[in-house]
Amino acid sequence: MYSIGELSKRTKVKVPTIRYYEEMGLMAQAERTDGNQRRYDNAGLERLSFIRQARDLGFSIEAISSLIELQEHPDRSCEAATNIAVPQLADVRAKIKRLKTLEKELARISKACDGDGISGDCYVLEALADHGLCDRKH
Amino acid sequence: MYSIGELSKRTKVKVPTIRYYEEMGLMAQAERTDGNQRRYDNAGLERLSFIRQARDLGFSIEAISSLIELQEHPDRSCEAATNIAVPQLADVRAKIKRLKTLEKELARISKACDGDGISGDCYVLEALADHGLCDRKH
DNA sequence: CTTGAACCTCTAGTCACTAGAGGTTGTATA
DNA sequence: TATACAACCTCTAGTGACTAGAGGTTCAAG
Repeated sequence: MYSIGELSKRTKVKVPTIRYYEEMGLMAQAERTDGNQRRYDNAGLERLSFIRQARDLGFSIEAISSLIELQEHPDRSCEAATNIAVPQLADVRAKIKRLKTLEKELARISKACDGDGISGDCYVLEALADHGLCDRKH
Repeated sequence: MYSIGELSKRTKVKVPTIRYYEEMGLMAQAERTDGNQRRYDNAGLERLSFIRQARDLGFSIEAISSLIELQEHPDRSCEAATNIAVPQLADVRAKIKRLKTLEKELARISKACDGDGISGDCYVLEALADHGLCDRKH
């Protein structure tokens, strides 16, 4: 049996976050000692690891809740899990695309101003202030 | 002079968000009509556009506040603006890197489960549950 | 037995918004 | 001039995923 702190160390999920996940229903209510401290078995450790993995992959608490329900009902279609994972993949791809655009623009404005000037002539500030200027330079 | 709604339409920033930016100090307190409605001049429109651009580039409210202060003090070094933009660029690059890793992993688990099975044999769920399995397959 | 780390619940805060209640204003139209 | 309705106002509280801290209790090592 693990205390919440031990669970935290093993999964790298913070103690308050574990409590939060319990409140959100992702973790089952833990058994308690006579002193009201949570104690987790291996199933609890596995559940938290699952949650951690999914969070790291960007799944929302809600999506993880759905995945967990599927896990608890092995008779349900795997399609349901894929229906959660595939939009998540699309979301990640959209974010990458957007961030690449941002990167390009930030790189442009960062490079163009080498820090020599005064802010009155600052290209960073000008680029933010004048989107028309930005467009022309693309 | 623009009403807040007109400003919103021109900048695509929502009305409550404009009020929020005023509360956060990014927008100057607007002039008011006798009926207490905000009215903005072209300087207000330009300021909001600046804020919108910077937000779109991922700058935090705090960073934008600093950029605005630089803008209002043209005697200050352009270096200060670059010192805000360059870490932002680094942050975006780090995010891209992380998202690409996530994309790869999500693509792998999404593809491997074609939705034919039942969730008891679901690769999506297995991959989330067993990080060791994940490692072995890389 | 003592001590201090780790535990508990509860409240509220973070960030960047967003929603809605209840009331007022501005403007177009009849 | 009166009416109607969209747009405005402030205020409170909520969203999502945490995070922080107060005040108190428990656990385990020495």
